Amino acid sequence: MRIALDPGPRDGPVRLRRLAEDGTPAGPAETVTFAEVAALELRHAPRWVLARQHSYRRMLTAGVSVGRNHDVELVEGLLVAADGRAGDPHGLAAAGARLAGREPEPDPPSPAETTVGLFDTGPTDELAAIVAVHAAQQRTLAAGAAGMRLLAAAESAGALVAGEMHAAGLPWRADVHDQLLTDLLGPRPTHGGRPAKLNALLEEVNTAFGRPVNPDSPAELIRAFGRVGHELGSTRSWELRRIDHPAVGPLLAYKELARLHAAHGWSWLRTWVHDGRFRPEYVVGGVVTGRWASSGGGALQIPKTVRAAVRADPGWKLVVADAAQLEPRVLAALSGEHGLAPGPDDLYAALAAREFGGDRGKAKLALLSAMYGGTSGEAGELVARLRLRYPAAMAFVDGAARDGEAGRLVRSHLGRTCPPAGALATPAAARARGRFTRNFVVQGTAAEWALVLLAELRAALRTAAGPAQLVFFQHDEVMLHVPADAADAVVAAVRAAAATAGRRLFGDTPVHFPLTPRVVDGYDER
DNA sequence: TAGGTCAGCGCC
DNA sequence: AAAGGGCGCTGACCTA
Repeated sequence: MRIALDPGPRDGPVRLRRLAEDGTPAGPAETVTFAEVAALELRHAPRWVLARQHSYRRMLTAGVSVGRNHDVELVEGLLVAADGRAGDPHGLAAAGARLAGREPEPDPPSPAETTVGLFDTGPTDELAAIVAVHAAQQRTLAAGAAGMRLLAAAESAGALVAGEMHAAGLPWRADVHDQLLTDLLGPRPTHGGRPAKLNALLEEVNTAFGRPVNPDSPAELIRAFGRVGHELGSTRSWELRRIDHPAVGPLLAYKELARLHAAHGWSWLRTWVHDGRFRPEYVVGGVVTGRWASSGGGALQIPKTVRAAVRADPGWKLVVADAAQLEPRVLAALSGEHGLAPGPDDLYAALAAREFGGDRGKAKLALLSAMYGGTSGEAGELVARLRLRYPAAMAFVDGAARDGEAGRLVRSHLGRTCPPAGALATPAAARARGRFTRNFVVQGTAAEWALVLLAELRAALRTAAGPAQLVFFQHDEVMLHVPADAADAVVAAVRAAAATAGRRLFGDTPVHFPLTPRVVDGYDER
């Protein structure tokens, strides 16, 4: 059973309509309470057809969680892209307009970033639009490949996970974070000034140059180094490191700490951590490859230095699990080059032992360059050796690159489709698109694996009915916050979900997708 | 003052 | 040593 649901504006009516599996209405539109929605979930466990990610946020706020959904706007994005029109509007209004033969208008800003008042006056018959667009999507999905149906379901489930992770929040100890900042930067400056440690390093830089220099200004730094006989192309740290000058040491230390202070310092802490939780906004499918994006607080770029602040509540544990070398394993499965990923052990080390004289660094560089399109220096030579030894794997990514250079579309394993080519006026532009499509097929499929993993894991956790919560997801890594006595069961669930995800995508492939869960108190612990 | 782009760097 | 894919965020710098 499916039920289309419009949770409505805040304090407004909740409307729903029962649907057949193909999306045709199976009853009249009804106005209900959230309590009635919860009762329907309990009795029928239907697939709820919702307009967008934010609809579920409203339901969670009202205390309703559900098992399954179909996210109309996310699915529309997949279908529009599959048509070679990625980037076209795919909001509910635009989808409805296309269905009615009208020219779609640009999508409105996401509800999360819109003031409440603006949306309270929203569309008059949102529910009718949900029903109509969903029915059209079901027709398209039914006529297409099974992969897209799985992708639509997994992408939709992602919206549920994202909403629940936002609601749960990542456990974040402000006191630990503050202590860590104090240790590295000195005491918190009182009126927005520069921390003591940064002032001291700045002083050292100025002394080394014999004059005041603003280390935050690349142009000024390049001039300062020029005056002392070092011509720089940029002030990137790897370039600075090659220079022999007394300013370099304190400057590099300054840059590192200044970044910590600016991006994840006390200001970040005050803005993003409340009541012991960091609640980022996850944007499902926010990246063209299908990876998630995030907005607010930089959730997907939490530096290793502050991860100690992520700590389980007393009596609870963190279960942190990341997929080992996910992308090369995905390439092995995609291309049928199973010898590239013969077992669950360290793939780079195994490859190094077979091909690169035990040099793991070389093996890793070779594989990453193969997937990213790297050609320069040593990388080119290493990739050439891979091409001889693993022709099917290399032919797969080379084919994707050729398609991209020629302006064609490429698709992930389940069918996520890359954006159409813009003007490929120059050979350089064509090569750039080739590097993009070369990576798209691998990164996009890896994102699908992770999405299916999340969906499977979430389903397992709901069945177990414990209080364990998914609290973080970062491309190929998941974190759960669990009661200590449930940790072992959750570890088993994570392992099972990883195995299931591999089978759902690739059937009985011999390629392993090992996920190595660790039970810890702090995110910084190995 | 408000908005854009760029350089640089954090993450995968 | 340092170049190949995808992001978000910050301060500097420039323009309106």
